Amino acid sequence: MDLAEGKARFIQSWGTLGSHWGINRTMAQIHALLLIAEKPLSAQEVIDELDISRGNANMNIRALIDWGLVFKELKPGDRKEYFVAEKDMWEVVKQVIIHRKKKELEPIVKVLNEISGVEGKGEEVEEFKKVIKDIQLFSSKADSTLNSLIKADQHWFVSTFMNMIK
Amino acid sequence: MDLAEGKARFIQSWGTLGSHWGINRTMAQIHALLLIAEKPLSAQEVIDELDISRGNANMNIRALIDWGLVFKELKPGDRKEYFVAEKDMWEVVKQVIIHRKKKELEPIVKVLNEISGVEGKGEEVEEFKKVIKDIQLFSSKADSTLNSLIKADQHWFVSTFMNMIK
DNA sequence: TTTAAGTTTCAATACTTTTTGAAAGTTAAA
DNA sequence: TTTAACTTTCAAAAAGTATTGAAACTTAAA
Repeated sequence: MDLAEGKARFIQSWGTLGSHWGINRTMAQIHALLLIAEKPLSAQEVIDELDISRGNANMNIRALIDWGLVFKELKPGDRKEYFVAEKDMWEVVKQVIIHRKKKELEPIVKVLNEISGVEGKGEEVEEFKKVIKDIQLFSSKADSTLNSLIKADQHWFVSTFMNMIK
Repeated sequence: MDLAEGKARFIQSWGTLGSHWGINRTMAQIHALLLIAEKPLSAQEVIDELDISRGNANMNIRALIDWGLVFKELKPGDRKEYFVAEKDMWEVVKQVIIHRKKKELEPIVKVLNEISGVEGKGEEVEEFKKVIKDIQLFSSKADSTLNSLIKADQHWFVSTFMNMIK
């Protein structure tokens, strides 16, 4: 396998991975391209490399910047914007956790709080409340755990989890 | 809020949550319905409650069984199959981790192993290999961590993570 | 056997999400 | 100012995913 093929395979796979993580294929591919680029790339270079439209490239670069996975870089004397990827995987994962927690966990916690106040009495209501309470408990634990992870640094993360492996 | 409304809201929200987790909306809604059902439900009851087609119900119930999130239950003297949900959230999360790890992490690890063998010399190749190696390292750590989590029981999980929260 | 209750499959359809491309907007230099 | 390089927006089209419903299949009891 030569370099060009390796790069193409990586971009392709990263795209597939991203689509499982709330990052659409193009967005993940742009991130992959920037990860393995030796220098900051302009929007035009991204468009040419991935063969996508200008609109698509622009939208997804903005989204990546929003997620904190890509940074804008300006070169003196050049009007173009250049882009570089966050290359520290632990930072990447943390950013993804932050976004997904907000989009996924927080809404369900909110709903659980609301419905745990359902009115009425009887076996059926009690049973329902019990199920909801269990899930609520689990969700708030998950939420705290993720908050800790987000605050933690990589060294801490690695050493804690490495201890788990016998 | 009364019981019926609470149940409807829960089913709806669980469906939305699922769709972020590789579980499609209907699949997650069936799981939610079974979670809060006081008794095992037949396919027909699922169809009626959620107002979905027989084919859709069947496909998604099979998928839930496949994922280990729902179990088949047979009543003596009754040809219908009845279904109950796994209600232990920790078990649910573990099953989801197992499936998603297989679908998401393992393919990228495989690709990384392949492309880390790219041929050629020069600055560019070395730089590429370095980036890939970093991601490889991170991925295998993530893989081990998830394996440990899958083997761990809930008590262990909760106590370990609770310690993280100051 | 035959029947009927129940389950599974799958091509067609509906729905959702992503992508395009052209037009509008912005801004630094001439 | 005006120009031109570059960025952003957004409606329409394409691509991808989920759902339906009818037909085929399975199986236990009559």
